[in-house]
Amino acid sequence: MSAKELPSRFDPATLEARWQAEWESRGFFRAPAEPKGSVFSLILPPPNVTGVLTLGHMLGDTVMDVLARWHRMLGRSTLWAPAVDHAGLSTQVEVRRRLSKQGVNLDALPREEVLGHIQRWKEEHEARIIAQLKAGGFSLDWSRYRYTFDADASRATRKAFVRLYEAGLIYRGERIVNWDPKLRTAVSDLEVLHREEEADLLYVVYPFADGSPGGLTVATVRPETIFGDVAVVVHPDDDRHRHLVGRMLKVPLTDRSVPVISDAGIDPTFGNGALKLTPRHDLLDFEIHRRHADLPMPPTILDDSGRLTGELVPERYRALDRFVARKEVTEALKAEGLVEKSERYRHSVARSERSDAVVEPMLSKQWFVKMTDLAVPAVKAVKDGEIRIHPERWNLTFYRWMESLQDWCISRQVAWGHPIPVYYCGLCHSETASEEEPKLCPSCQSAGLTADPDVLDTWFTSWLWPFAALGWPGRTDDLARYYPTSVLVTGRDIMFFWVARMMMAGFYFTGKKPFSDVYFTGMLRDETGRRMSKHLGNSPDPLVVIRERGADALRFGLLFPNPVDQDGPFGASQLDGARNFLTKLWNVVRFSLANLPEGTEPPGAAPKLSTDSPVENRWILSRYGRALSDVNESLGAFELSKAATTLHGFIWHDLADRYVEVAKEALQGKRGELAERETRAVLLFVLEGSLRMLHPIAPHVTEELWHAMPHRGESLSLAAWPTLSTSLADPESELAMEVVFDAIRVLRNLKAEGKVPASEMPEAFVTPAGLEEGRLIAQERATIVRLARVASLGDLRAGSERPGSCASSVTSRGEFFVRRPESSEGETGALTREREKLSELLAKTRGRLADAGFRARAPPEVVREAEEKERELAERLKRLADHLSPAEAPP
RNA sequence: GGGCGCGUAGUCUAGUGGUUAUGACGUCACCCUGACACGGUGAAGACCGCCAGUUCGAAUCUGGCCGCGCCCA
Repeated sequence: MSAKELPSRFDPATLEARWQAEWESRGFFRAPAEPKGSVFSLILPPPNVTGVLTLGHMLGDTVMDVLARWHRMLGRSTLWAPAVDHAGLSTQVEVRRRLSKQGVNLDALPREEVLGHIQRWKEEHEARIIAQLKAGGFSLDWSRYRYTFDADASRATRKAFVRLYEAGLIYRGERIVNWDPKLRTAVSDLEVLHREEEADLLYVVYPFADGSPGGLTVATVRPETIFGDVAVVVHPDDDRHRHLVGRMLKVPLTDRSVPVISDAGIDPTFGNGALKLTPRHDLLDFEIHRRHADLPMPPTILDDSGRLTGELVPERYRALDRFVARKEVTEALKAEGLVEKSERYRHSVARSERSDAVVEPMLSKQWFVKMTDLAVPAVKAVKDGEIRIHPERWNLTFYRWMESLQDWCISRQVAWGHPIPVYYCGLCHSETASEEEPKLCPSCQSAGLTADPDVLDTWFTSWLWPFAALGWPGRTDDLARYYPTSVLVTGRDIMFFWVARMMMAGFYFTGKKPFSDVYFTGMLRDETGRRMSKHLGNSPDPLVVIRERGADALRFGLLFPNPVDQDGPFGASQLDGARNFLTKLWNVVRFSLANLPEGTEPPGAAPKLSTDSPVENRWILSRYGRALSDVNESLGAFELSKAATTLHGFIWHDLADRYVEVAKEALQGKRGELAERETRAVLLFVLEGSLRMLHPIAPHVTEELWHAMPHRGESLSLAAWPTLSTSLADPESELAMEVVFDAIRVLRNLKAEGKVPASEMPEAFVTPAGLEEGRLIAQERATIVRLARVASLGDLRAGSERPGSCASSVTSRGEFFVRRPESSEGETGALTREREKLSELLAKTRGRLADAGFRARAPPEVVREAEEKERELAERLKRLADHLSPAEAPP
């Protein structure tokens, strides 16, 4: 494509689709089976097929893609493996919701039919997710696409279970679990959210069983659980109640009596210090119960839907929902005069993340993973820096959680999930864990085996993913070559759910860490500052955003304002900013191409410049080198937002606003043939390098532009990352250009202040502040005159008569004058304001210098700087005074 | 209740001991200047949350307070 074919704006939709198709069909992102040199690998955290991708996912995916593309350009064999997650429980919840809208009750369907519905749901969402990932332009290796419910994943899951089972790290036990009565399954501690809620705290009197007057008052928010009581507990040090230990109390509304016992595990400040002990329906109660072997374990009083049940529950309350029962029990207690008082009480209520139902702690037989031992190598790896968490401060949270690990409840009573590979013999009652379903009982050779009815928590597959995705437990080439992976990028909300567990699984099953770096992205906030969430419905569909604004704009817009460790804003303003920036880049290339003759060679190494090459050439190379070095540093430190900011600033302000404007003269051949040739070479080199640097963030538009330019190679995505050369740095030219730009800015300012119409080109004059300024201004006079849009820039010797009818300014570079129309004469106020500012500064500086402590203790160079500043300010103020005095009249 | 973090122009943000406090969005003024009006130029706009302390010197370090957020119980 030649320059003439580039329109002034670009249409991301067609351009992006074209390059995505090209990249995929050429297989550019397929990781080599035989990597050469160093390797960079990462897995895509498998998105749940429960839903589709949100903008939050797109942020993480963008981060991963930037890293993957960067490392690929650095020449590393790069593997980025995609997958989707079957998300058993949450997907089943969604399918149940959809079916119930159609009047179908999922729980009434046979398992086969349930799985059919879930399968259809999965396929719809999977297709959408894949379309989203492809539309984002992410450089995933689709040849390695996986599903956490495919045959290999299933094999890995069973293998992991059996190994842990055989090592005694998985056990089946009766424990208090978080029971979701709505979904009728156990859920893990992490799937429970705590929220402050109001409740009635009832002070219930338990009368003495022997009929003597009085009793012991017990405070509870769950009065319906009194039927499960086996004791009332007081603190051994509690003088109020100690004498009651051993006495029997009557459980209200029943004929049963329970003893008063003492245990130090209760909080004596709660209520009046007496706790009803309901060991089957409360974790703390269960633990206290374990310390008192003489107490019986009563039968349950709640069924799996949270209704009262069992022989301990009086007939009239049976089959009542727990909340209905709570009301009725409360009423009955009041009627019997057993409620001493009732107070409103704020306390933390546990709700199931998936169903929002109040979680019922229940004693239940479930499968658990012993976590404590597994955690040891993971904690060590982070402590030793073998695994690095970014931002680092999350280490603390990680340690704290790892130190207080509970065993992980992994069995779920739902239809969808990997079945627990355990089989029970009906004859000898033995239990067998096996990767393959055994035909006969290994113990008694009978055929009466039944499989465990439960399935596994989805995370039990997910925690294997860094190696399961690469073929484990098979000894695959991918596993040998790309594992351990390099980095894991995810949200910190799943640090415990997933990240910590992956570390444990990695060390346990492979003996190696699963990744070297963990990077937590921030969350996105909408334009009103709220966090984006499905619940609020304030997260736009990424596909819509991409269709309207383009993937590049989305990617850049996500990164640009998102600091490493904070939640970032995202909305139309960010997207506009990104689009505007990319259009800017587009137009710089368009302009450059118009100035390159046909047949221009692609750039190679940084151009060698002749000694009298225009100073802006050395300047932009120096700025370019600095930008490259900054970007390298930022990307290496996972500071992607900083890299985006650097590129934005460099391309827009240095390259487009300054360099291109200054270089136009040379490009048009007005500064000689050599200058023209060198300037073209520099422009092309810097521009092409900038495209390379920006490519990981905005791959499509940079690829398009790169192909429009003289280039060598098939694709920018395969091009080498620019190399940094110290020879690019040129502080002298940077200083020189500062003087030039300062002069331009001051003259433009004077034009505007002096009400000179923009279209007019007034005369201007300068008295440089020193020899160096004088030399540079003289050397670059043509550039200054052109860009300041003045007719000429005359020299005025210091102290000579000043031109009349001028707006003027005194800066550290010199005194500047711009002729202005008679009508706009008079002090504009700018000079006065300047004088005030300078006086203030001067006073401050003098104050510092007058301080003996400052002179004595500050480093000498700081003192010298202050003295220098004082001199300069005083000099400027003196000159300013001249400009302000009515000395305008010619002598 | 415990822990972690954050308070910088109207908004978002850079800045870890000496800067005339960075940039973006928005605002105002002028401009369709030959790449770009998704643009250019200029301007206005910040007692760096509050109070102490350390220091010759604090947006930056320490402590307390206030406000906000997140995680855990």
